[in-house]
Amino acid sequence: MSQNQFHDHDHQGCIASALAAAEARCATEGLRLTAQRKRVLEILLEEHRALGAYDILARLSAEGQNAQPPVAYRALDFLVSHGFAHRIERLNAYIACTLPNEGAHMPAFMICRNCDMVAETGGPEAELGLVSEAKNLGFAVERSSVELEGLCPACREARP
Amino acid sequence: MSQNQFHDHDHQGCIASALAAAEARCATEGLRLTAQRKRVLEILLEEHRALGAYDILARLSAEGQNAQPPVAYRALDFLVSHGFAHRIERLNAYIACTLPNEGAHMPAFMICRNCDMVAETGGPEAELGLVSEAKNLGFAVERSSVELEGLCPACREARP
DNA sequence: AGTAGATATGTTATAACATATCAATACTGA
DNA sequence: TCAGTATTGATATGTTATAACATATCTACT
Repeated sequence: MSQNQFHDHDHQGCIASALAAAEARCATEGLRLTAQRKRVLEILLEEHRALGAYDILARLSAEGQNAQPPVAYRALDFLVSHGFAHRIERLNAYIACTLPNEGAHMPAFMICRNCDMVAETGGPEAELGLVSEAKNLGFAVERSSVELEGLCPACREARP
Repeated sequence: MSQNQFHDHDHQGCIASALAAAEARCATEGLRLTAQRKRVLEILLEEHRALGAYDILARLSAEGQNAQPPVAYRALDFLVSHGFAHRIERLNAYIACTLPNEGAHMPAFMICRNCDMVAETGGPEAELGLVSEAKNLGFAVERSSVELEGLCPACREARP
């Protein structure tokens, strides 16, 4: 996976390869993908929707773990800070990165307001334009959040 | 005002003209810029930083009004939905629009992580690229949120 | 193996942000 | 003026996030 998440794809393979990529990168970079962190990443990978921290807590609790909020937030902090997941600001929620091999990048998200699906793009030239514009104003960009809200292809067809 | 908020400018005039623009547009469009809404807009205009809803409530309370959360959120909803203010998703906070004459637009924000200043740009060609890219994927963009976090010119100089 | 230091987890409490609901009042147009 | 709509007042509650502190686990070094 890596192209258009709006279309059908091999989701099991998508999960497996993302997990493998995370494990590989943690190994080479000396990061600790502990059981909790891995489990939270797996939960995120199960969907191409963003999950709230309390959604994740609910799943952990359903699995018998008496998980309190910091458990989810710590795992999410780890995943986000190392680029394995992203925070969707508009939804106060989190989603697995679909481009984990690229390390740090400037993602852009398309969020369907009807079905809550979230698709990630590499966020290419367009954002470079933004960054260079900021640079001209003397502003040093460190992180970016680009989120587009609208209707995904499937929902557009469903309600024309 | 309308260009570079990182630089000094006539802030009183900036407030006055933004207020006048809002009143004018409400008049022509039949919107009701009530006392509460106007007061909240004034509070937002006093700074080029984003204020949380509870910051606004605190100011209203300091003025003797027994303001409860819905008071702020209702006024903010009005201001945001008509383009007089924007929500900064990254901060869960709100800021007056500096380009109120343009009606609906696709703003981009630069947020200084050190001093919390927020500067708005028209969000130009760069974003058109993103939108057309989304369109190619069959995604219909309705709203956008583009936020860049980093260091503003003043803070860059202060800590080199 | 034994221990110190760093990293991660468990747990409780609370801060910060946001909305639902319903009653009361004010504005607008026929 | 009256009916209908929009706004405000007020209370309660829902949702997201972090502070604070104790404990456990891992890692590297002796």
